Amino acid sequence: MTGRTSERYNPRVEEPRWQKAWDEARSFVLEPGDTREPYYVLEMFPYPSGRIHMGHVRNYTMGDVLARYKRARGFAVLHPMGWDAFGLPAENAAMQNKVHPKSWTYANIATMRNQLKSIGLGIDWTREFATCDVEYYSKQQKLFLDMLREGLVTRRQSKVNWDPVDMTVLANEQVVDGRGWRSGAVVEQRELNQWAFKVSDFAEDLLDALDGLEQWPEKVRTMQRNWIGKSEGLRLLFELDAPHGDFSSIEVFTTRPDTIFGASFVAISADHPLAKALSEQPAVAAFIAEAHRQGTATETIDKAEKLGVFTGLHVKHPVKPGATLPVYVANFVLMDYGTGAIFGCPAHDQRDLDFARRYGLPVVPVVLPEGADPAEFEVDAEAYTGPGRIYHSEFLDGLEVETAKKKIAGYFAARTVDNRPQGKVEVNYRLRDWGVSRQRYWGCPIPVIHCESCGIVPVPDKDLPVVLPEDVTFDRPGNPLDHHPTWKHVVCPSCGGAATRETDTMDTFVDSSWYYARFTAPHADTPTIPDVANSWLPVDQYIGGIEHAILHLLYSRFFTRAMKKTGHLSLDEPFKGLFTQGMVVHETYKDASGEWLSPADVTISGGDVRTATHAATGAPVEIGSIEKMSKSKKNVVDPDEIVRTYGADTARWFMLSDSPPERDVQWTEAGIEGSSRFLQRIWKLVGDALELFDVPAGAPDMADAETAAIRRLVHRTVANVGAEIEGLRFNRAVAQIYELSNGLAKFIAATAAAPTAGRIGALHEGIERLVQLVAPMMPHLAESCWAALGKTGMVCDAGWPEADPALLVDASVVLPVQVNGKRRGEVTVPKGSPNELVEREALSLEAVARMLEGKSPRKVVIVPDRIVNVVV
RNA sequence: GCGGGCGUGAUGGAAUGGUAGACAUACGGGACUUAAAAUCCCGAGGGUGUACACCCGUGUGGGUUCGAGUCCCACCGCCCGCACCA
Repeated sequence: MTGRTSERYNPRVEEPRWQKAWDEARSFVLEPGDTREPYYVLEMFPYPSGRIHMGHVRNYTMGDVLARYKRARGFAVLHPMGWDAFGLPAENAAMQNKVHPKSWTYANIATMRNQLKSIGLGIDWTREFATCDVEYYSKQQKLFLDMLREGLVTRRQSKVNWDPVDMTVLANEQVVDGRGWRSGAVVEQRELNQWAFKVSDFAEDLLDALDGLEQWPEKVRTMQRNWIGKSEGLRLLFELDAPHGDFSSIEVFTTRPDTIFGASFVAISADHPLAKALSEQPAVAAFIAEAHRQGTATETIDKAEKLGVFTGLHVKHPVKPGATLPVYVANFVLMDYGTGAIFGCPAHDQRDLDFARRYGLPVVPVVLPEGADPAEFEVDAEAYTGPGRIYHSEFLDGLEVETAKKKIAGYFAARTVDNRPQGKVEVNYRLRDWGVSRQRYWGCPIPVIHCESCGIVPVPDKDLPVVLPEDVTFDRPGNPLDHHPTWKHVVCPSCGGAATRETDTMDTFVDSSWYYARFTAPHADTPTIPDVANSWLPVDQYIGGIEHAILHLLYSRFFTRAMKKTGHLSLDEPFKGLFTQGMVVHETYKDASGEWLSPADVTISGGDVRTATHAATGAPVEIGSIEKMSKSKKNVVDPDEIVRTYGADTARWFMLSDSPPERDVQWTEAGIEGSSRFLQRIWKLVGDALELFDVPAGAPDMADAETAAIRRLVHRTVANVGAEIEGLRFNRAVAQIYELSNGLAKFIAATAAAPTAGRIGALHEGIERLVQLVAPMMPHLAESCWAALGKTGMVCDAGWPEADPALLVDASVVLPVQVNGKRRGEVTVPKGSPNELVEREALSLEAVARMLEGKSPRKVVIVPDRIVNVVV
């Protein structure tokens, strides 16, 4: 039975109807025993902050289009959804609104789940979980204990970044320009006992494996490479000419041991143990204090001058017998990289040069650039860091830099200082171990117990989970778990004596480092079912924001390796394909007093110069810059409002149109209106076609020019849209669909004027294909159209249409004809015509003859079936 | 400073080294309408010209090529990331 579609399409009725139908048919639920080829699409799961924003809509729409497309292509598509539900905002809400973090979080999840369902995502909701579910975080505790057993977790006294506002420790990655990434407060340094994951154990592998991640953006791979920051160099001992207390030598790290003959000083960090030992000297103590003060205000780092203080100590020059080098404490030497000490070769390092100029130290060039005159070459204001040959360096003279590095490394390896080899080749990484202890309540409890007699005792597996207590209070700063009257007091599992629980919880980045694996067996009693995880992983296509390029992705890569080592899965890389989508941006508006205004309160009038007025008062409004949607600038558009007004399909379509998905998309009223019009246009096309379907369909007659043209367009579009979706080029897929709908509108007009059975047959084909192509993007509309066309079953189960290869190639081709590279005309020739024929046709063009002025061409370049260029 | 990316109509953007501006938005004109909305049709990079047509045009300047938005070099501008990493 076919329905008429003369009414306007009403998403408010149709969308809930199809969402219910998919739900009841369990269309996107993966049942056990599925034999289809697996494909895993995952979008970064949301933090349940309260409401969905447009960025979510864009992110999840992209994933959904791919998931629905792959499903139509016959894959068993895993497309799950969950909640990254631990974290500070819940505690902040608890403090501000006197609501428990748990009820706040689950209420937000309920709201946001409904919002996500309202945009029609093809999600397997049976797999949903939140990281704050006991079922989830208890498995995470199991992972932690397994990793502890494997030596992948350590506990160490370490200096940590302390956020004085959030009263918690921050990872280095969470400190942005010296401030807490969430609170914005200036970060202090504190010494605490911290649990840490030994990410650095995998530094080399995490770096090397980046080369294999071919479906990741180059940008992200580069950022991770830089973050890991590998450098190969030499640890080198400088012997003090006279011991100072316990110190008889200083160990430095250098990547340029080849420049040792140009050394003119040694510098140590203000945090170096020797610096502390020297702080009995007032000048040194003052300098260290000043360095610490500077260290916390790092915004001026590039302007910071290279400052130091002479310690009065000297070291023996390691290759110049009898010579010594002065030892400084310097503000530009970092304690947590290398050994916290360097030797300075001013001629070949800019920082050393700045320092040397300031303190009047010698500048001796020892690397001579190719072609430079050794008698003339000088270093003035700029250090020379390029390649060249070593000179002024005795036994290294004449060697290339790299060769000299090897030779000098061998030289120092063979000598001893303090009964150790003087030099040792070493690889250094910037990558630090990942400190995961957080002094917060709303996180996964770290499952260990502190016992006075037994020390650190892991919670036995049988005692898991360590459940967060619910009766906590937030009326004072610090960790509520620590304040809790009873929770932390336990019996030691080892000796049975009185002991206390660890009250730190895990960094929430731990929660999101393995959730993709949990989705493969979300209800299992173990963290994963390894066989099942291995069959689904890696995630074929992961989609999310560029802001996670380093932290989340690096930690997840570490976690898969750790989970492999602890037997929970057997692969290294979690995400085969990664796509980083752009943000949703919007104009900003300000009234005369400089207050931000919401787009909903602003009326825009068009014309050549757009102007804005306040909707209620008519007062003039200034149209400001285009910014990421944010509450503070009020330039947000509420997805609920859009779904209510236009429907989910319109919002989805707009999110996919126009802008390439990796770039920012600007939300505009005109854009959403345009999408809405297009949705109605498709509905109308289907209705117009239905008007004609009283005429029985016959086999399309390819002799009819209109029929042949539309069929070519239909099949070409089928082929192209599929390819564009595979490549996540949704904006180009959208453009293709626009072209098809324009073509079909014309064909409907032609068919209405002269309906033949053959044309009706071609129209059936064209309209059905259009609906199928639109289905991943506007799934509700497509279902309504499919039903209206009288098709049985749902379009989401109809599979993906195949393009007929015969219709993808034209019998004849139009070749542009250029003269000297400028287009002067065109010739139409049969496809695959011999060059002689093409040349004859091209030269016979009047425009070409005119340009030739009777002469014969110097050359005729013919690219078969592409172009002709006549060179005069 | 180092690394990565980008620069095309009024706007978002298309364009395996091969017809620059697909597709959309905004705009202008027309049809329908009492009117508006919706819908449909037409126009449109800049310039010269009655037309056929021609000239110019992808940030700037060079280069490679039969042919350059695309490749190479230099420069200008914007965006992003990292940033005293020895």
